[in-house]
Amino acid sequence: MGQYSFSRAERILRSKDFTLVRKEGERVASKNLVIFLKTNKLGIKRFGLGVSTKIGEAVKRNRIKRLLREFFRLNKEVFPLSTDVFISVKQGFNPAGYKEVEAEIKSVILGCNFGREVKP
RNA sequence: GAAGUGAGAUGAGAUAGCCGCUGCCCCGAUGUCAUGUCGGGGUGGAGGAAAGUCCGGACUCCACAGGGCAGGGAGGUCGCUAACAGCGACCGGGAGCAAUCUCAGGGAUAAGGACCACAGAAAACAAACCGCCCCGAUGUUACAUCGGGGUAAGGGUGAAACGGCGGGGUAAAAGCCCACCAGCUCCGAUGGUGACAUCGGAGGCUAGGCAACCCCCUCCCGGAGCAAGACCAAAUAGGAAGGCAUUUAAGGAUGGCCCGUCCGCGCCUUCGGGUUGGUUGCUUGAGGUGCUGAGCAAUCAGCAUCCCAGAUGAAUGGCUAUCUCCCCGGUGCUAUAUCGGGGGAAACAGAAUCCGGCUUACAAUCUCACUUCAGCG
RNA sequence: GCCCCCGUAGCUCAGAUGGAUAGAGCAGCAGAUUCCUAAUCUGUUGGCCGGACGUUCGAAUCGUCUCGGGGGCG
Repeated sequence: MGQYSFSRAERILRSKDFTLVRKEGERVASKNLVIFLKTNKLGIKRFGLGVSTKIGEAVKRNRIKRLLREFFRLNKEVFPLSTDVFISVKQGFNPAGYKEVEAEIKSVILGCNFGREVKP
């Protein structure tokens, strides 16, 4: 498994897992995004997305999802080990490019201290 | 050359590099009863509208898709098609100088009902308000008033007032009569598959609009939808099938109702659901491309050749560079050009069972055909 | 995939059996009242009825096509 890959095992696929992360996970919000974090027992970082139809048409939603996935793929070291990550997009999000997405998520994630007090 | 009409085509702007996702094939490693997992390589990977879901089919299940009512749909003709509310050609009405565009284009005389506000005398088996005319009575000179009658030519109202115009006719009038015109109905001839067109004859003079109100006529439509449906695994008890006996009946089996068909309460035997997850359905098809032939065309036939997305918390992407395009500024200028800088997910938009249409959205560029006007030869 | 509802004044709604000036409440504006404000009372402004085309003498109303918004089922 390469460092920058994004295989099926690294995705949240079950409906149960999604509801668990949303209900029980730690919640961090930025202007346009809400990020849920929850420790799992798999030893893998997993990623999931929530983009509703209120965000826009299919083309716009697809682009947002691709940009968010790209961020997770390239910046896995930002997230703690063995964690489920779920990102929900708020209404009105309209990123111009990848760099805008990267800056927004990093500013939120590096500011929160989820999982860091657990690590030695 | 200008103006216009119609029909199309292309359309993540292009190339390269790096990092990813996904279907199929091959190789290697590893593991299993088996499907797998990981790594590497090869090869495919959004659209003309994939959209809206407005129609029509294929396919699947419900009974093999049955009968009647209700309900819905299509309305010029002929053709094309798997089918259609689509397409083609033609006919008829309307618009335009023309190319061409446009029409829900059956029936109001095959039957019937409803409605037609306001205005107006009257709005639908017609009708007398004003006016015109005749007769009678009274005042009594013409004339006026009252009563009885005739009259749809004139006035005014209205979207619409029961043919037009001229002549005859009359007390005044009127298709009351006549000629011409328009329209209607019927008959015949010719041409056309037909809608219909042209011509001839006869009739009776007139028959308002509205069917995108009900209705009538002709034709068509059973219902649901790939989350259809089939299979496997796990976990769990309110099920299913067959046989026997009983019974005619609430209810169920997917259409709104009725009929019809099947099931039905109990006992015995056998098999195993809802739900969740996975596999399948799933992409080779009314398929694409090319050529030839038939047809005015839509389209069809034959031959050759190609395989061209199959995701499923849902792939088809991100970044960088260069070029192109667009914007701004300088030089220069009718302009082209050249130099520098900056910006752009550069239009509309993302497959979800698959096809045929329709409709809507759309940056930029290109092609073809035709019409009118102008100029030159 | 299938289905339904709603667009009328700045806002919330009537009007929907076609008939001519499209109403009501709140808000706005002006005036009265008050020392001033609120409340109250009186008057008044504001609409091509989401858009286009059609049927009709006449359309917010009927028909078709569209655009936008909202919701439901599996």
